[in-house]
Amino acid sequence: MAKTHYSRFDCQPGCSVEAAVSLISGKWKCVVLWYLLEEGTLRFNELRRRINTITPRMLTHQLRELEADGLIHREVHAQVPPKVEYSLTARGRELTPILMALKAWGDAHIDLFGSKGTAGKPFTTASGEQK
Amino acid sequence: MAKTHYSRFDCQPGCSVEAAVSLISGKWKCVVLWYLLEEGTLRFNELRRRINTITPRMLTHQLRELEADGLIHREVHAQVPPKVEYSLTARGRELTPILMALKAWGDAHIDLFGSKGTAGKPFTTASGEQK
DNA sequence: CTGTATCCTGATGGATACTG
DNA sequence: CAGTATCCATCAGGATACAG
Repeated sequence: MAKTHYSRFDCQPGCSVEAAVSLISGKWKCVVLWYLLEEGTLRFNELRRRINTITPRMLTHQLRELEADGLIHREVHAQVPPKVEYSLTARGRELTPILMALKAWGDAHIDLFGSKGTAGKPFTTASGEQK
Repeated sequence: MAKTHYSRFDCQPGCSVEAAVSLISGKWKCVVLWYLLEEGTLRFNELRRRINTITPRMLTHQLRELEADGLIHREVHAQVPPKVEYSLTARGRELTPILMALKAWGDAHIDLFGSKGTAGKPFTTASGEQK
């Protein structure tokens, strides 16, 4: 059951914080979570096209970890051609305040990162997302 | 100034989120931030004793990264023996809501991590911390 | 007291090509 | 369409010893 790849937490103050951080600290995880939060359900190649610089290997890998950590749901439709849909679990959706807080902080201090405007998308609180 | 070790953010949705995450995703960073948030100012060995399984090399490393990212302040007192004090910057203190949100989520879903109770310290909102 | 210097291992992330 | 298979570079993190 979802043993996290991140090996150990020493259960000091900040333990559960580190545990939570470790679940979203993969290279593409935030982006994936963000898209799923915004768009609800996406197929493998839909995600791939949206991220576009990600390799299939990495996308698979990140998706599998997110799934193992109980943050996303993977639904395979038995048909030809294959159809696999990804969506957030309830647990994953509960990350929303964290992602928002992170984005708020990141946007406020974006100067630290060498002027990379984030440009568009202020995150529309995902249309009909609050199940 | 403060070029982050994490090489690149593709500035897609989730970009600033990833940027923010990368600043706190070091192995001991959350713990360090947490202690500084709780206790205000700590010396090198005070942090070391509190974390206790951390090696001096790692502590130095994490502290330097946090400093480079503008989250903590390092104050050297020119005296013998040396005295170096670490504290949060305003920017670092602004991480509080994030850390709290992460802890809340982590505590709520702690079962995912293989039953590690977090035990004590529910984080007392740091005694006199709100400068 | 507050660190550095070396050396080392495993995990992370990526390029490229191939498959049911 | 939705992935696997290989191979490879880099880096985060740690053990141990030493230093100003």
